[in-house]
Amino acid sequence: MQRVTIKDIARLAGVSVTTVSRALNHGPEISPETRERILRICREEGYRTNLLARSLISSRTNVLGLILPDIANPFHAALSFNIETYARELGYQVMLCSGRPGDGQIESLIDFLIGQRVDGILLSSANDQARYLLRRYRDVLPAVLLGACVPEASGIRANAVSTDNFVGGRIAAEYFHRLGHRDVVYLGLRRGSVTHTLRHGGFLAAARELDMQVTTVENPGPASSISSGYQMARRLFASPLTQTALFAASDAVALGVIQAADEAGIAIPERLSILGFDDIEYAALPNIRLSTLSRNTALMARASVRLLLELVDSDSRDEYTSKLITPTLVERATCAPPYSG
Amino acid sequence: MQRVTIKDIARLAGVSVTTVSRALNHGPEISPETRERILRICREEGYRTNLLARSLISSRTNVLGLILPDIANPFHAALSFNIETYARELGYQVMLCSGRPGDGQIESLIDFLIGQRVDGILLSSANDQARYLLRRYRDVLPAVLLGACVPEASGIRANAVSTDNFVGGRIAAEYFHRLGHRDVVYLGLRRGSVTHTLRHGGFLAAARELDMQVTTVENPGPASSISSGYQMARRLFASPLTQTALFAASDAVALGVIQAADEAGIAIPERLSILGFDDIEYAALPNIRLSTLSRNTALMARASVRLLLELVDSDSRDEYTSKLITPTLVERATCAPPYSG
DNA sequence: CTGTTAGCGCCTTCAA
DNA sequence: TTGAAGGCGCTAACAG
Repeated sequence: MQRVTIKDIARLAGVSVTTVSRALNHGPEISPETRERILRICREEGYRTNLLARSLISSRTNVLGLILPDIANPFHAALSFNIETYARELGYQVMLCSGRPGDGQIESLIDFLIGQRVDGILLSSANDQARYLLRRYRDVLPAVLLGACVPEASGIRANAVSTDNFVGGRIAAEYFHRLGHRDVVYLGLRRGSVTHTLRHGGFLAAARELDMQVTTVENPGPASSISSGYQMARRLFASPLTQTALFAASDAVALGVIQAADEAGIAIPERLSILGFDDIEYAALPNIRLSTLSRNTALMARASVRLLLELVDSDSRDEYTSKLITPTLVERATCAPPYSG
Repeated sequence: MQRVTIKDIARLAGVSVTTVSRALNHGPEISPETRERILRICREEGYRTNLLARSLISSRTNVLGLILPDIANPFHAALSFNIETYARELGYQVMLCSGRPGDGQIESLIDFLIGQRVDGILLSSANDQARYLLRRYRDVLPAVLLGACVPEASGIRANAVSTDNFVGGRIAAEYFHRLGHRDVVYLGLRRGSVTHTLRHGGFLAAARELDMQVTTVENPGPASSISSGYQMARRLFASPLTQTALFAASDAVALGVIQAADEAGIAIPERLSILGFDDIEYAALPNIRLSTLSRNTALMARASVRLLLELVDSDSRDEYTSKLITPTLVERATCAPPYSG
């Protein structure tokens, strides 16, 4: 494959490599004519700066690493789209890696990204390992946690941008209570996930205060997907249902629940209210109209990229910033007062 | 930030950099003891090979570029997930870039990726520019077109893996005909898109052969999204509807159409049959049950990565491979014989 | 305004 | 089995 280097250009233009470099980069310390001539030759020869070599010197790649558990999840897809768009506006490119906690997948991805000398990392796949990961990589490169808020109580400090999952859980419980529900279920708790633990915790806390009874269905699998929601709901619906409302760990899970309810002949929202979390695009579809808690991916994307770049530039490891974004309730058609007949 | 180099390790271990390099890479030309000692020190010091420097020498990065128009589109999300997974199995990392044709966005992304010295490119954002792009980058780096099949008739040769959109269009028309529809619409044609042109072309060709009447609604926007589908359908439904079936350019568009139909009080499939294209996950939802043409993203991902890596390794630019994957009809609930009452 | 020199971190001959 | 020297492509002093 063609490999025109700065040296070739220099030879062709009858100048030194330094001059070519200057024509390509810094400003005025070069005569306009030679500059133009050199640039013309570059164009003709199809020269393209080897960014690897440049980064080797500058020790900056202008690349950000983004680690997500599952790009096929619409929430993550939207998030990554916004992150990439915003990063590019700021002159950064994003290297996207999918990986879930467990098996050291995350570690090896981080190691790879460090090897690639990315300027920083956005990490969305965090779970309980987070504390371990954070300590391990703390001095190696800037990182901001995405979505998974690290509880202050845990004594861990981290840079993070996240939905306030705990408050989100509270909001859900309060909403159910306001509608009149007293016996409810939280479906899709994944033990390893900080996000889920908080969401569940907030739900539980508010429910307790409001004297509601909560049944928790755990998700043994690694992902919150439609099919996992479907599986869990099927099992739940196998025995007689005493609860009147269900809070799903995510919209994807909620969609699976809807499917299972449909098959089991459980009317929504008459017999069972369903509330999701995320507000993915499909939640708004006319035949779905899923009530849910929305988090603003655009906002999260901007906040996290900005925070990360501040870290990259400042190089200070002594402050930690944690931005919490409160989710907002989106009322659509899947929640209603309990059926009393 | 910490920057342990091979030189530091060498000093610490009391050996030369060459020895460290050997301990890290090639096989047996080093005594097991020194090797172990060196590796231990590397671990202790948190050494991580600078992949940039290595690539500078090897002129191989083991990174593939992937250019997609819109990762928020579920089809692309699924595709990119599969591509990334498969590439990683083969020891490659994927650098994902979103960009649409127009404004030279694609060119600048390709230029960037060349600058990063990716080993090859998967390009899904192709349109009519394809022929221009292909010629321009032909000798610079291996590329395979994804999804957008370049018509043989055009005289362009390219490596490509794509859904057979023309046949897909035919299948749609034939299916409509079999159900009894004679007056149908194709909604969402984007002129600049090879994919859409072919899909539309196949639909039109078969319809003509079968004596069906086709109304084409063009999409003036840059993307096939739910909202664009909604917009187009709204306009279409504003005047009295004579057609009995509608083929949407993609599932996302179809979902928008469903929304508009819902609002306009048009019953599906009784009054209007709707057929999509892609078979995204959400098409299967119980409340959607969209009939559609499915393309296997896993299959496409594997085929395209494999093809690209063959090109990378062989370095031969004289053969072109074009793999066409026939879509399959998935009958769900949005298509039926025309209402005759 | 332009060229020379040195070196970023690593790998690869070639000697020892 | 190990080390020294050179260079991948580029940039950043420092001279001229």
